[in-house]
Amino acid sequence: MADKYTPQTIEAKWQQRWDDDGLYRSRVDWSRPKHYALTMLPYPSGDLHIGHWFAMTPSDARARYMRMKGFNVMFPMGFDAFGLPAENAAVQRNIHPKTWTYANIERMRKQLRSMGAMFDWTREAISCEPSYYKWTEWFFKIFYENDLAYRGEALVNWSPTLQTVLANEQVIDGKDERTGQPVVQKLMTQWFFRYRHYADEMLDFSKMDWPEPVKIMQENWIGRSEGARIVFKTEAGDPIEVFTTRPDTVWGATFMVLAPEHPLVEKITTDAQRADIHAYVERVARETELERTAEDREKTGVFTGAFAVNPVNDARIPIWIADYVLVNYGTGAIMAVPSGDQRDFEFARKFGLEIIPVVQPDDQPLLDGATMEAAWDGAGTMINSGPLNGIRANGEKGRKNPSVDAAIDYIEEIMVGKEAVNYRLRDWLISRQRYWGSPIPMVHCEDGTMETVPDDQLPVVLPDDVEFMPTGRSPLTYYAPFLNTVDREGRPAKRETDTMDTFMCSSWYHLRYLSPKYAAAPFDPEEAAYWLPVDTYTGGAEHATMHLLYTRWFNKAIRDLGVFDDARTIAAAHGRSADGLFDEPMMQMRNQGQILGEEREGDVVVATGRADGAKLFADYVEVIDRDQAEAARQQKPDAIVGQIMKRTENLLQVDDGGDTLRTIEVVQGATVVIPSIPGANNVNQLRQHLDIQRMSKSKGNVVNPDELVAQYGADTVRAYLMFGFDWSKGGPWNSQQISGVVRWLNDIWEIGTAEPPTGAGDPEVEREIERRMHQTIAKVGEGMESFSFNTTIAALMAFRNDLKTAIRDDKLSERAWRAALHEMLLLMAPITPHIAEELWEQLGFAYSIHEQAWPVYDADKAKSEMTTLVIMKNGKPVGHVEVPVDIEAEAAQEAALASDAAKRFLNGDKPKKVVFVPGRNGMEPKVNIVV
RNA sequence: GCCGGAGUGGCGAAAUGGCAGACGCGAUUGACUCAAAAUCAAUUGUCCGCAAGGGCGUGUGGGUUCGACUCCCACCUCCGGCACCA
Repeated sequence: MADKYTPQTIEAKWQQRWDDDGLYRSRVDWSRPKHYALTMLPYPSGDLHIGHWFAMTPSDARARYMRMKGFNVMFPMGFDAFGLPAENAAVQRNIHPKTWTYANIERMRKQLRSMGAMFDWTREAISCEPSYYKWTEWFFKIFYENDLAYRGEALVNWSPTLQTVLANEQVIDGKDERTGQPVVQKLMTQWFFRYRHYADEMLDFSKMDWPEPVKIMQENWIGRSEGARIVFKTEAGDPIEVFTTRPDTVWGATFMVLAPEHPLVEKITTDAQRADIHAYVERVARETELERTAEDREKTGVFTGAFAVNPVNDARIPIWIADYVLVNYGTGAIMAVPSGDQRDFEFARKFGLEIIPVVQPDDQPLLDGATMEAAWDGAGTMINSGPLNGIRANGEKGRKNPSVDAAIDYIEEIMVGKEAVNYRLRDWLISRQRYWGSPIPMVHCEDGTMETVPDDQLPVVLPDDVEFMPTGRSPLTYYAPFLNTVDREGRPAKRETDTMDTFMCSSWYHLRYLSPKYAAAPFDPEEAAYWLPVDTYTGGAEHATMHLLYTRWFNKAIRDLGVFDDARTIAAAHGRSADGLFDEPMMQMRNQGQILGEEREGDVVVATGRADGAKLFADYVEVIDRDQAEAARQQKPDAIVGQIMKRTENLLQVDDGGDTLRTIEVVQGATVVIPSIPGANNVNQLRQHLDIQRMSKSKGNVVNPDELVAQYGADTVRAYLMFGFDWSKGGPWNSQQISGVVRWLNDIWEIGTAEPPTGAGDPEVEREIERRMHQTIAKVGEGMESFSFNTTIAALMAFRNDLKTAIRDDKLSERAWRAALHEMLLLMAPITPHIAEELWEQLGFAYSIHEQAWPVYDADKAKSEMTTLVIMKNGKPVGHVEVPVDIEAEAAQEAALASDAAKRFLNGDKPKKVVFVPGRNGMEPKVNIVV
């Protein structure tokens, strides 16, 4: 009898062996095709969780598959190590962010190794290492020197109490989550990158194999719109520029709206309106952008008292401010056309402003501004619009619309505006008023000018010996040894204290992986010439617009600054066309879903004590069986009996079957009885109900992969994650269903370690196994190509079933048995690398299975001679007949009409129509009889 | 609110417009066992029926088609993102 399958032993053994042999060391080899597989790098938050496994192990399986397909594969890993949580740890637990981060990295490295993934650890990159952020700073510098970085103003979440800028996640309902004090929006001078500079190029996805939804979301995020900029003037002569996609409706502009933060507001406001305007501006400062732009909200706004002149008809129109106009979109001001824009319409109705219809819809009574019920933005004919009257408005965007076309020509002719393109996309705000990020290599001189830090002084290093104040304010702003420096002339100067957005670090980490120790440049051009671009990038769809757009922008910016020039030359020297090679960072992109926490029932308790109103002060709480609840209710009518839906310390929210939850406070020294937990019990052991939701430590629903690996082994955990979910979707964790995968691998182990069969074999069964083998090769290959890991494993399990039956019935010769195992282990190798390697060795095949070629699919061997012809009545299956696989239409229709099933419902009548569907791609042929 | 996605047995899920539910979990019955676990065999969408067979079934309502989980329109619910969480 063979040994039992003990993954813990064999996995440790092979991981060590692969490591010793450098099996996954990826090296430039121009004689072989390359494949750069990349999975989003983790933030070192503490422990690896099951979500990391779900993201990484299928990506690893895919990378291993590509390797067996003959590619030279690079699959690196690293850490996105700057960020807010490290600073929170510093403030809350008095641990230095660096200490906290590196301790986490150390722990996570070990956990990552237990996956048995083919990570090439010699390429590990960590974004908070000075050798890494030196180049993050260097990139900032070249952006600055080439006018891609500039200083501008942007709103921040300002806590007047803490005198600190807060992250969006630290602000809840307009208040600081820690102190509960109000937070206001405040303008601050900060650093930006010219994100819009590449807006048009980023709209071109023609070279990329990316998910359609991601492309659509990026398109919408960039939000390109064509129209015109038109300059209105106040009565005092101050110009107010607006952007509009509908310059044809300018005759219908009956008022203007400025963003409350618009610089002109203070100047034009009349004394009579000043108090109202100030109050409104202050109120808007407390609103989030999401609130401001929500279209279902009641419109608010205040009249400034000032008037503007409509440049096309000299109409005197009032200027208002309102929160639905954003200072950072367009020009921060709009011409309001209430007859054509629903938001303007609602605003006009609420404040009694004039409405002039300018587009008359077809076949409808003439619109009247006084009685219109909604704005009309569809097609029609121009009215009330001077020279545009009678022109068609066809509802299309830009110049394709005759009325827009004519309007642009007209306003350009009379010189009040110009054709223009606007983007929803805003420039990239990279400033963070924080400590734990890459410093910005700029110096503020005494005379108010700025200069860059010279290259030979990079990186500007984050000081270690700083103290953190409980306010969360960045120590860089008050730590003198960092703050005080000199400029290039040696005069006293101050360092820039903002640090960079961590998206900056993650925009180029795939380049640092190429050569993490390279000192002369951000990456070794030889490595870049060979490995770039990334061939397959995998990660969560939650990064669709932000990270993925930033990294595309970054790539284009550094390409234009010549950063890839050396790599381009080297690629060309190796006969590789460099045309467009560096235009996009990642050619193929695929998303995985999220693993959510498992649903769990809470304990059912019987609680007795002193009732006080609706609340119960319990001195006795006992956990009982779920099905005993009814009996307990009858036995103890004074008690609260029900499931614990929520527990916060000693406060329980219990569902007793009534409409609302009951609150129970378990008093100090109360008796708590939990039969399933031996010994004395306390209130903290009571389990609350858990919904299906994202895993987080505070919810207590985190699944720890370490425990699963210790119990089942890495191969089983890998295979379960790939088998149990649709990878692109994810879903709630289920701890029960893993047993199917456990059984699968136990079966494989038993088959692989059994004594070879001694029988002569049954040629028919052996042929059938060969057929199934090749069908499996096809399915596994297709699954790997399309990231459908669950169907891949389903096919392997189905083959296991066939193989098991054949072996049980003693129908296989030793030769057929070995051939089947040989191919099957190769197909399993990417998914379950350890058990495949172990059995491969035990069967006497040459080390390493991971260096073998992928099995070749043979269509002839996969083919069967006979197949089932499905007979349908009006599209519903009613019977079958056996026919040759390559049956032609005529023969199939004849066979179908002659079948018992057809005779039964036809009753000798003639069918209305007969449709033959030939069998394709392993599907049965069908004949549909229409009656 | 806006943008994107999803909704299929008791559960995880599968299905280039062509037999809905492959592959698993669970459950039920039987075998082995003193017994349990493990394992093995069989059944398992649902309703009617002893059966043969038939009706109904992919969130809801409509449509296109010989044929719709799949395509189109409207709606409902849930999930992701919304620019300082990463």
